[in-house]
Amino acid sequence: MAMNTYSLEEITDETFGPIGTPRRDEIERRLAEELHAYRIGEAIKKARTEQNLTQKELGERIGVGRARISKMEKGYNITIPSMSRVFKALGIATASLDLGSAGKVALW
Amino acid sequence: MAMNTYSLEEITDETFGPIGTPRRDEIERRLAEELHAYRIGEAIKKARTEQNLTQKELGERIGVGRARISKMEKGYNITIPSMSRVFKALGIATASLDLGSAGKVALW
DNA sequence: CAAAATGTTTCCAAGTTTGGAAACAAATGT
DNA sequence: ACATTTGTTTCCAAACTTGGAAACATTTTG
Repeated sequence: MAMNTYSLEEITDETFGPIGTPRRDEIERRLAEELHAYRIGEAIKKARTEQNLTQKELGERIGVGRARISKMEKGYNITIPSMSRVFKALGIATASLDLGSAGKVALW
Repeated sequence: MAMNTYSLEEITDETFGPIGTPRRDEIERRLAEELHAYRIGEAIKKARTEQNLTQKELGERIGVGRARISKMEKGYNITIPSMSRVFKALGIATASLDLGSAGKVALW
C-alpha cells in the first residue's frame, strides 16, 4: 500500500491558504513576530530546570504565581522588564541586545 | 567667592529623599527598569542618523508617524516586536539576546 | 493507585504600550 | 527675517501585557 507524502508547504497552503491571502499572511506575520517569545520562553525554562527550581519557587522570587511563569515559558509575548525580572531571579544579572554591525545595547 | 559643591548622591537625597523612602525607591526602581528603553532609543537614533534618514522617512518604512519614532528614540518603554520592526527597517535584519552563561537567543 | 505536587489553560480586571492628531519648539534653508 | 522642515509633547482611544483565581491535566511520590 503506497502512502502519499506531503511537504510542509503543501499542508500549510491547504490549512491556511496560499501566501498572499489574508489568513495565510496573518499566520506568517504572527510566526515571525512571536517567535522571539517562544525562544525566550525556552531559555527561561532551561535556566530554571537546570537549577532544579519549580515554577512556584521561581514565581516566589519575583512575586508572581505559577500561572504567570508557565505563560512566560510557553512563549506568550513578554516585555523586556518582565523578562529582566525573571532572568535576574535566575542569576542572570546582565544581558545585552546584540545588533550586529549596529553594536550591542546593555539591557539590564 | 567660594562655591559649595555637592555630590550626585547629596542632590538625589535632597530631591527624592534617602534610599528606603517610598519616593526614592520608586525613582531607583524606574531608573533600573526603564534604562533599557533609553539605550535602545539611542541605538535607533544613531542608526537612523548615520543613514541620513528623518524620523518621517523611517516612520514611512514601518507605517507610523513622526511622533511614534520620536517616542521610541526618547526612551519610552518599547516592546520587542516594535523594536524589531524599526531595526529591520534600518537594515538590521537579525538580532540576538546575549544572556552570558545562559546562552544567546535569536530575537528576529 | 491514591494523594500531592507541578504545570497548563481560560476568564477576567488592571495597567501599559501603541499610535495618531494637533499644538509647540528647534533647526534648516532661502 | 521668514517659511519650511524636523523633532517633541500632550491628549486620547485601541490594542496588548500582566497577573491572579480556579478548573483542569500531568507528573511525582508515598
